[in-house]
Amino acid sequence: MLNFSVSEENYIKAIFRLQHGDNTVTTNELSAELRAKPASITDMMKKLRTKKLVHYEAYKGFRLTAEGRKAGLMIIRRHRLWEFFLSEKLKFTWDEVHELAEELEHVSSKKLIDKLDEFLGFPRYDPHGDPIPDANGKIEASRQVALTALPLNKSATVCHVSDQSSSMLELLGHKKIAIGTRVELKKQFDFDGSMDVRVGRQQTVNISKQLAQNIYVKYDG
Amino acid sequence: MLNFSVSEENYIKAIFRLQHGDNTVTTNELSAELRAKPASITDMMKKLRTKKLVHYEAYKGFRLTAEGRKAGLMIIRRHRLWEFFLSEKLKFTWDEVHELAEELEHVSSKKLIDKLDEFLGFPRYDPHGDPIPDANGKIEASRQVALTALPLNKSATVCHVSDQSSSMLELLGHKKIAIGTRVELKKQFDFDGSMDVRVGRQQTVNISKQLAQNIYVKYDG
DNA sequence: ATAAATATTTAGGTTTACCTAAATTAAATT
DNA sequence: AATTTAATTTAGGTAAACCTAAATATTTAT
Ligand SMILES: [Mn+2]
Ligand SMILES: [Mn+2]
Ligand SMILES: [Mn+2]
Ligand SMILES: [Mn+2]
Repeated sequence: MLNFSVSEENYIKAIFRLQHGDNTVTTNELSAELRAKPASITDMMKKLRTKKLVHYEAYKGFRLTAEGRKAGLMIIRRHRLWEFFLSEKLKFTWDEVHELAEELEHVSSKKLIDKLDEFLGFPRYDPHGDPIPDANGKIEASRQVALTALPLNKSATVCHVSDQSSSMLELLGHKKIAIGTRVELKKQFDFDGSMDVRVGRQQTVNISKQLAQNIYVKYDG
Repeated sequence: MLNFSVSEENYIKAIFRLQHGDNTVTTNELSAELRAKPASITDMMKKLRTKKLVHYEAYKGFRLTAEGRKAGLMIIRRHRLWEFFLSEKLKFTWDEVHELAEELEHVSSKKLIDKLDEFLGFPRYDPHGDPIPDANGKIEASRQVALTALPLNKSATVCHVSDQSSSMLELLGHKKIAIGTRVELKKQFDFDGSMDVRVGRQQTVNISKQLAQNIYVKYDG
């Protein structure tokens, strides 16, 4: 249960992220995320399955088991605590910390991380605003929601798109929406689920239900 | 010149330590140090030779090249800065820090380590009393003397222990000896090389030759 | 100087985590 | 429903870093 290789940890963390709760993740999605070939993903999924860290059946995608999720939360805890340390104590800028934390997160002593947590004053958010799981793996419900679930007139920032096909990206580009874009839901139409959204400081654009379901945002502030 | 694997780094650091200046190191010595079989050492020496990090000819032992030595100093710098951090900031005891630093030392960003150095206030010695190389790899020449070479009744201060196994540190702890402890050699026994040593202001304790060889002191005053 | 003991290297595995190319299954188009 | 396209898996390889067992070189003892 306890000791994973660096690769296994990177896979677990990536699956955790791509699951967004508990959607099933596909071979190609994980392949893109980790820049490894699909064949390598299949290899690793078989290994993680025998270790009971993922549910996996050929051709049907995968999802972390309860144990896999627990492991994922601990890796994320380490990652975010190191990011906080690098930013707060060593004065790295927010865009430099991720890459370094990507390595530090694999030093897996529980005692080290709990003492680091204490030293840092039990911070609740990393420098990117993501919540840090506590020593038991408890994590604040993410403020990340699909655009379809955003309340009216509440400002939020696009933080993720779950479909990365070129047709999706073309459409997003056409509507001038990218990661980091400020958005605000102005009106929602019952008939087809489409919505009018204010993009940045510009005029509103209409967005289909299908598109909105694939855009994830974080509340501002 | 720039990027080494975790294994390569552990080999380089171990050779550096065993060289003690620039003695040549043997396959068996390194094998014992790294707990790897002699055949594995030979494999790695061939690899490090092609990378021009060691001078090596079959059956004749090996020694770091100038470049290998430079790499070694940087790894030792990282190791000792992390040890200082763990001890000073996270309040680990001095016998716990080595093992953790053994992992942290392989996160090899130069910028990270230089910022860590600054954050720590440019410490000159690690928790075991070993000098920390500066950002250019310059390291204080240590002119300490082993406890076995200390004259009778001359007060000195423990500044270094060359074996940092937990069994060694446990024994030192039991005898109430630590870095900074004042000691004075009271008697030396020819039969087994053991010695009676006054520790601090307390009564004398008996120390085996094997232990005394690993304790280094600096004369007081 | 020979023989025995010891140290080191070579030869030929194993495991992990990747890869490419080909085969198979599933999804989308016609 | 048949065909084409896309996704995924299988088969077979590679490189790093280990290993064991056997061969060879060096050192020590007789
Ligand atoms: Mn990582
Ligand atoms: Mn982050
Ligand atoms: Mn190490
Ligand atoms: Mn040390």
